Amino acid sequence: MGERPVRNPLGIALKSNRATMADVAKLAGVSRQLVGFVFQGKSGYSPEAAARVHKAAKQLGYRPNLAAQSLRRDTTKIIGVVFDPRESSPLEIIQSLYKVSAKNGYEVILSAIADDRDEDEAIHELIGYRCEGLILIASRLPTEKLTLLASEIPFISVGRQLDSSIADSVCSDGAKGLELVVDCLASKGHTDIAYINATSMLHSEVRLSGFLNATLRHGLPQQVIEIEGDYTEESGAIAADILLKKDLMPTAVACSNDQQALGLISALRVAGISVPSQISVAGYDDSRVAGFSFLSLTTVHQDAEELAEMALNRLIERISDQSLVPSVLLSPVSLVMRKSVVAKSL
Amino acid sequence: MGERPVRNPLGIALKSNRATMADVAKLAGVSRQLVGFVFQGKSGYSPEAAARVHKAAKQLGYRPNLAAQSLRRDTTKIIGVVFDPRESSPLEIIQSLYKVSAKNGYEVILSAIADDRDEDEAIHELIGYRCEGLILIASRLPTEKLTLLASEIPFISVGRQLDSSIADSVCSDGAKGLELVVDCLASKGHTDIAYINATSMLHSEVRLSGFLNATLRHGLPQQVIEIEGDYTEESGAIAADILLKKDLMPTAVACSNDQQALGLISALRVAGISVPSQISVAGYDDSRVAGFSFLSLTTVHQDAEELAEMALNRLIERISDQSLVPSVLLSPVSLVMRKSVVAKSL
DNA sequence: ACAGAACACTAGCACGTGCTAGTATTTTAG
DNA sequence: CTAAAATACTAGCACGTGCTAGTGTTCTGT
Repeated sequence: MGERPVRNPLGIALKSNRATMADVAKLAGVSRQLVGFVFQGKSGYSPEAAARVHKAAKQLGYRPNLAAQSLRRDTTKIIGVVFDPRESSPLEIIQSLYKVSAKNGYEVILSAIADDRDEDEAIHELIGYRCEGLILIASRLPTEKLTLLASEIPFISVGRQLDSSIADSVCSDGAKGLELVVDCLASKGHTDIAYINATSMLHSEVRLSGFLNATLRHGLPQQVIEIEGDYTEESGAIAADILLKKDLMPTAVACSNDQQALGLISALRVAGISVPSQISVAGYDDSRVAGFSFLSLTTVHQDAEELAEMALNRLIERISDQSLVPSVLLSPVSLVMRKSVVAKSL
Repeated sequence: MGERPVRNPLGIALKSNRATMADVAKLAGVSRQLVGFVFQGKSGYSPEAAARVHKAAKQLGYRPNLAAQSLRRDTTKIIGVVFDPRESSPLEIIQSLYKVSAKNGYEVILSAIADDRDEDEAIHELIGYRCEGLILIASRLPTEKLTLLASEIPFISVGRQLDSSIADSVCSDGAKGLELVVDCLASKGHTDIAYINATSMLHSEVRLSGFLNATLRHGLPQQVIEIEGDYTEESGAIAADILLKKDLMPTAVACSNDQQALGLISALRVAGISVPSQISVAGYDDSRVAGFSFLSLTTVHQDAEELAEMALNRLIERISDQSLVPSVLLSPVSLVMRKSVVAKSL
């Protein structure tokens, strides 16, 4: 049952004998086309026929062949997502992307970057599946390659802000986020506030500008700790070392992201500095770590679902009208107050 | 150029005008079949023809349509991978899976679990792509569903040990790992060792048995802290609370995994307990966090690449011979000594 | 010089599905 | 009561590729 003729000269049945529409149709006693209509939710068949089709499909364990669908359809309805599993922030966005895509009738195919698999390769795989558009999460591709890619396929950069001469990008409003942080710290009486700037990160400039704006507005000194590293726990630990060597430590520190804050706080605690009683620390991202009871990090919240929604909606717009002028979209941010920031002790 | 007739009655060109083999063939002045041979690396053409094909393909930006390939091939050469981006351990395995798959001529398709997308759905998508086999990372499916799935498609469970009446599984040798940890702690003079057992995790029993074996062997008291939670930082923090309430704290603690150890250590430090000078802590997984300078966690190392290789090799075996008797594979483990474990202070 | 093999290529069907265009049968409208 | 319209289906091509079976042309060995 369910067997199909095998053309293989060796007589070995290579093809999996998974049921096709034709098998379902045969069992249900209808034409293959009707099975297709039923599965596409179109009209043009009786409830009885539909019931028989569903029953037969269930009995045979039928699943539509997505490759065949994508091949035949005028539009594949597939969005490709490139991400780096070594980074934690993309993961929350992926969650939301599935949700938002389903709502818009799109399928998602993920393509990860790995040690011996660069972004180019990940992208080419997705193009191989004839994705209608790509979402590049925290892309590190040089701008020239992005420009080239934009001429080949619609895409949007998430988390990395691009010059609008290149392509669409969405990220959280980093400048605004850091202004919120500084406002909060200032309102708690802090006047000696340091910002940890990891220069090798792509949106470091935007966040730095927010810090500088806010401190200027409050008439505070602008103390920036430059780190060559990236947004990892380790760079936070390095920043802690620098702080510890100072004669006078700031009373509050704004970090570039939550992971950095975790590293900073942990390293300070190892050195015997208590957070928050001796020094207040704020993060950025409101990632999973921020909620940990032992951190309870005051941080800038970016709604992953809203970010995903903005990205996908814009991408869908672009797919239907490739002549759109690229733009930078900023998703709104808010401050989540937790326990890592307290009023300055006198 | 590159345009193809559009059958759409509205006259809207829905199909992307991405080049096909036929386009390449036309430009190169050869037949479509020859283009196929060239791309499949088969013999049967002259170097000159191949050069023209490659040139034309590059000029047109040709990429093979993976959907068409998968549809037409007798064997799709696709392995499906189900993972939960909310967990950190799968991510290192995914990295390795790409590498190992490529070596064996398989394509990988990822399918993530999300809030409103359960494991069933993730699996069905992969079946839709006609994967030849599945790799379920840290699956939480009930055993009945797994048994049913095994009759439908070859798969292997990674990180969750299954009864060999169900299906293949690979995980690190958890019992051995904890024996290594206890041996190490005992050799440093620790006699009062606690194990944090997160009961809701799937392989907790195996690791616990290793702890019990080793402590028995060393003639040590068997102090197990039962936590209802999972292997997260938060459950480590909960364990820390329990420890802190004790009259006499153990001098060493073995955790179920690194994340838990991070939570435990952080919570202890907040409470003013110094790690490792007052209490030694060991983890499990040798994940990214273990190497952080402020943790420097002694932990059990599982080679993600070896795990991936074992899983894929076994899966490929099963694909070619579905009658294999399921087995449990244990990947070797080793202890990575860092600074979170020190000799017991007198 | 001639058969056979090796080479360089082309023809045409098939994979499983979506789409448009049909064909009966039943229902509705005037 | 007849024509038109709606319903419930079926027929057949097409998507881009892989595979087997060809067809000519050039090389080999005797």
